Amino acid sequence: MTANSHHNIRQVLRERIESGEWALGALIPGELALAVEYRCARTTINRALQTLADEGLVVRKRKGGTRVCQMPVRHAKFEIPIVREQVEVIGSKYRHQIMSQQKKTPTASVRTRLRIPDAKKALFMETIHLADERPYAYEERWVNIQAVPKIMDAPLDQISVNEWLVKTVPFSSGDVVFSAVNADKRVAGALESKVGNAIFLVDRTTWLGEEFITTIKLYYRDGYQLYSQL
Amino acid sequence: MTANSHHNIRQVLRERIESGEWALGALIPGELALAVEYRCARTTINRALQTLADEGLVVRKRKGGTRVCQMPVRHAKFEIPIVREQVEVIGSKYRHQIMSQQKKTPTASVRTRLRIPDAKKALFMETIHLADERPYAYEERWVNIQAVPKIMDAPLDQISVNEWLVKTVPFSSGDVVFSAVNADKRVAGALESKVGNAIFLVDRTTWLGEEFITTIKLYYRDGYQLYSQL
DNA sequence: TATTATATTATGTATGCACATATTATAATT
DNA sequence: AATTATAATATGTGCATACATAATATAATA
Repeated sequence: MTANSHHNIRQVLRERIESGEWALGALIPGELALAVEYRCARTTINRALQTLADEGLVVRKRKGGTRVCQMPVRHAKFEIPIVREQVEVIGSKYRHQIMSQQKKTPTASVRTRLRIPDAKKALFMETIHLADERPYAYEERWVNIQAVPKIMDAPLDQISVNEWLVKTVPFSSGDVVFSAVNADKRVAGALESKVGNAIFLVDRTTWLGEEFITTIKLYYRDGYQLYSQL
Repeated sequence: MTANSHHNIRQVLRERIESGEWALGALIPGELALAVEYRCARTTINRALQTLADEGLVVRKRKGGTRVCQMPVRHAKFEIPIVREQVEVIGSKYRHQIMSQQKKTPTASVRTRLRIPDAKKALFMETIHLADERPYAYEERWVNIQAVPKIMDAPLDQISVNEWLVKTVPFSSGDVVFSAVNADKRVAGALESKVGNAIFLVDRTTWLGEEFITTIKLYYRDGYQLYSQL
């Protein structure tokens, strides 16, 4: 790493912005000027500024120059969690248990949401994820067998569906919905919680191209918190 | 945009990965080989691959080469929401109402969490955010007056604290915790909900460098869902 | 055999240059 | 004055080159 790596320049520029030296929305010096100031090539400055633009710290326009973002957007990022890893991170022993597993015809609402033809059956599974033998999360899942026929042969007692899918059908797109729900009898029972308790629910659906892969509802145990840095 | 822009190359490479041409964890051709194949400079390939690495699609190691990520991590991103915008996006009319506003000494737990000296007071506020005159979110907030003295002069009846802070003290870092809680009497009252209902809670603290700026608890009305693409 | 030095290799980075492109400012035209 | 052409400018991009750096493979040594 040379003294003038674009990393260093980027960091210095970031600090000049964050310190308020350049106000919100203000125009900052052009690439050429900065290149002179830092005694480096314009390319290096360009690289640094482009990264800052990717991060949402500055906005760049041809001829218009580079200005500090008016309202820099901070993002909270979450990874698709593999429950096993979540459990192991908190230092607990992970185990999962399949409560039910059957091919059946999804309800109408699930079918339309997942664009599954009426006649087709899908795989429905209920799984309990345990941390130190205590319920950590309760999972309801539909899997599109047409899209992932191999799942019928997967050793789902050893590796959780979650993990098997992530490692087998990667690069899928999807959406996540977080919400809070009151535990009903079924969920409360599965989580050894009480009916009515506030449960953190993650509802996730993933696609491979246009094809539906899986949809899952994850009910976390009482007091679960999803943490993220900004 | 030339035919061989790193954007194009990146996209093509992405597709080769996502199509499964290169399996999970597999080594992909070196930069030089790809440069020959695509008839472009190694620099261009390098640029494309570095971006893919940033995205978490490949892992690169000097001498080791570039391999497809074993378990490509998809991220869910959330912006720090300005409640007004959340409300306006769903097509409702936004209004906020300050329920209380006072300087007072934070409780011990808040003080230690926020690293505020014992003697110092902070600004405590309760705000209701309304969508079409119905409660949308209930906000409890502590603001560090030492860090943001100007807040005492801000027109907080016109612009919400949230928005004023975001636009005045930008570039802060912070953390967010999402969880589900049962509404107590106070929260239920504020949201015109019922005691015990599951409430989606966002707990956010922001810092400017080492200095505490603000901490906020946002209780969203029943049925609120936080949505994100993967 | 085990350890250490050396060479090899793929990626990482900086630079100078040329040209592309979008946007703004200015001049020319109607 | 309004419209249209033209020039100026800041960023965007590609390329060839050179060297840096980390990790590995190979050879030399104890």
